[in-house]
Amino acid sequence: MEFGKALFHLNNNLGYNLYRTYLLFHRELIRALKGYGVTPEQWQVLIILWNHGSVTPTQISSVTLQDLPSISRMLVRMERNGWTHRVENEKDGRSFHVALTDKGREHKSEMMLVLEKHFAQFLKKVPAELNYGIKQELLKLRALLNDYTP
Amino acid sequence: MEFGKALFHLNNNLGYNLYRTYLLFHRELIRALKGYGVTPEQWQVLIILWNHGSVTPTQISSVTLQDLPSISRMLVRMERNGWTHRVENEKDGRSFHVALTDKGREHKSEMMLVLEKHFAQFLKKVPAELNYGIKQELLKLRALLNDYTP
DNA sequence: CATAAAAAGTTGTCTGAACAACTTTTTTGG
DNA sequence: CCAAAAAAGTTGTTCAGACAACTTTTTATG
Repeated sequence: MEFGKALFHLNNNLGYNLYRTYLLFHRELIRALKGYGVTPEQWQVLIILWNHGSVTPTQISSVTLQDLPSISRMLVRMERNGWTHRVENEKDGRSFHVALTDKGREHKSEMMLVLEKHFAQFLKKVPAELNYGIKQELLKLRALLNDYTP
Repeated sequence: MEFGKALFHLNNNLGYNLYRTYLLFHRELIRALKGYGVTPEQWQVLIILWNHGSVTPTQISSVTLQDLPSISRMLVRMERNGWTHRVENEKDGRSFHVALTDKGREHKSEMMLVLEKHFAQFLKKVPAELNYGIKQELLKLRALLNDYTP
């Protein structure tokens, strides 16, 4: 299987590297969370709610950078699975707050532990400076992409 | 909108940074390629075919790290849109080769130009050492993830 | 050589992403 | 105050990803 050439071109491509790394990480997260019936994207929402209390779909969207339609449908699934529920906003009939259910609150520490355990071996292999460096660089890249409208 | 706390926790998370950066990059690629009716994932397949000639679905899968079902369905769409076609493998009845059509071949240089133009402004803002460094680090991270089976 | 195992693809199902179009409610501005 | 604009969500459609289950063909192996 001689892919040297094709791989050279792709490996030299920023987008390819990002995509591939994201894909592997995402897959690992899916496996780690599977026992809970939670996806990586839903996990992000749970983290936001654990740290911040109830928020609106638009706020979730602005933190996760996912678009509102995706959030909207994800919330329906999370409600169906008993993680969150809606709280009406008396001052604005268009909007509502997303809040944790008891189930959502109760699973926090357990899920955190399981996640840490699942990735412990992996993170042990990632040198601290790589871990730190790559986060910093991704942040920079993200900032550039954020206000990029060609 | 006070998200400081939630954002702090998330920004300090490797997966979050990867995901978010990937998302923005992917979105930009979609826009850049839209005029051709090609997705970023299909674009990858085109690059492989341009550089390597015809390949099997399994080979595409191993280079892109996408799973075979995704490749399988993507190829159906690419054929439908006239980019690729199938070439029977006389030695193995299970398999086939994916080859470019005339259309697929002819659009190469034009699409390359358009892509470069679309990202020129962005890449100009990315310092060379950031571009290089992040690719190297993503490669390292990818290697670690690749042989990680907890 | 015959049967079991492996390999190559395909199909089904659920989830998520992008984008356009839409409804409802709120805000603006004359 | 009222009409126009903006904001908040939802719905429809297409594409992609994960994973399990399946078919067909090839390779191993006893």
